[in-house]
Amino acid sequence: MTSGPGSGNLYDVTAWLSADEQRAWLAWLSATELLMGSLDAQLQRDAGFPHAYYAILAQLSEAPDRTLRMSDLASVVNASASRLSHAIGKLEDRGWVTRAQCTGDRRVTLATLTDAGHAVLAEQAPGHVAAVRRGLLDPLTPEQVTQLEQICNAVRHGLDPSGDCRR
Amino acid sequence: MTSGPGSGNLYDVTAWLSADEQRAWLAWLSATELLMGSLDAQLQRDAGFPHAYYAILAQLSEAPDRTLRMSDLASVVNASASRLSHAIGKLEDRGWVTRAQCTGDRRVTLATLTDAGHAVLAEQAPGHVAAVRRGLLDPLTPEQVTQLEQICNAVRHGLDPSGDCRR
DNA sequence: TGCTGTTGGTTGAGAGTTCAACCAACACGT
DNA sequence: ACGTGTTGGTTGAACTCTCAACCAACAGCA
Repeated sequence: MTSGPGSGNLYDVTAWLSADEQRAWLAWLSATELLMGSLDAQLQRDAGFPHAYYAILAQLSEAPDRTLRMSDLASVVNASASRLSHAIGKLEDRGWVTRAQCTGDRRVTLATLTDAGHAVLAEQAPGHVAAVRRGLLDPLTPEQVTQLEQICNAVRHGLDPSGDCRR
Repeated sequence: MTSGPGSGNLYDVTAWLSADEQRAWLAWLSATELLMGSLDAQLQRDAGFPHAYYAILAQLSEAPDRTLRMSDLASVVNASASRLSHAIGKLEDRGWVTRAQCTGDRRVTLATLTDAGHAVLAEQAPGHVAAVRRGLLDPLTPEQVTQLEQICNAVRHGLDPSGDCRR
């Protein structure tokens, strides 16, 4: 709390964040990087694709007919239209997803999980869930799990008041 | 808790995570994606580089002589040696960082923040800190800020028991 | 000196993401 | 029918990151 803008401390933002706030922010930053890094590494190693692709497959697997409109899928996995389009292309190449035109609105593309895609997902799910448990849930007390949910929901609501990003 | 592997619910991992745990995990997932996405977007728009580069510049700015060994810098910003090497290359191209050989151990490369680099950082810091405040701290109560720090430290310790990843 | 293993760092290829530009299909007012 | 605007989605280039291979410099020891 000694310095202001221009005299150093430009990430060590003590001048603009309180000590408590700064510790929380830096802890969040490294915790998210470590956790997402470990989950991505686990999936990449065991399954050969990143976590974002797992999320796509998983959301499709739960949808009616294992099918979702591209735009709906994008909002559920919190991806841009472009990112999703590229990703679905790759998943299509591997035979895990198919694209189809919607008969009603011909602008719409429907993505459907294939049986092969579902099989891959079923194969990878246990290992992935175990990694989530080990990395996030196991180190926390039950009260902390509840606190975490509330904290994250507050953050989500602040950044996405419309609640467009379901899940 | 109705279904096991093979019968659906492969991301909606109700079979392997309790309802509380699943809600916390999904909330964490979308909160981190939204927050990091918004911070990256803010920096990309205002500064033309991603958050990872900001972290590098910021850590260098706080180091003695604005200089750090590549390996130390990598651990502080939680980056792989390769990622850091590529990133420093880009920052060097823009004239914000220079590389130098260490006289003692000639394997070691020292990265130094230039005046131009420091100026860019000083320029971008207020906007970035404001984005962190808006996205993470403002939506939380002071108690939640404390809880968040403890939660993230628990997660960090679980994934990085050695504590190599400082910050 | 010579051999071996380890550490610090770089490189290039491949994969994923972002951004901007683009196109087709709807919706609506004229 | 004709414009105009909007929505849903795709594409290609630029950029970042990851992984594996690689190299140079050190350390230890015969």
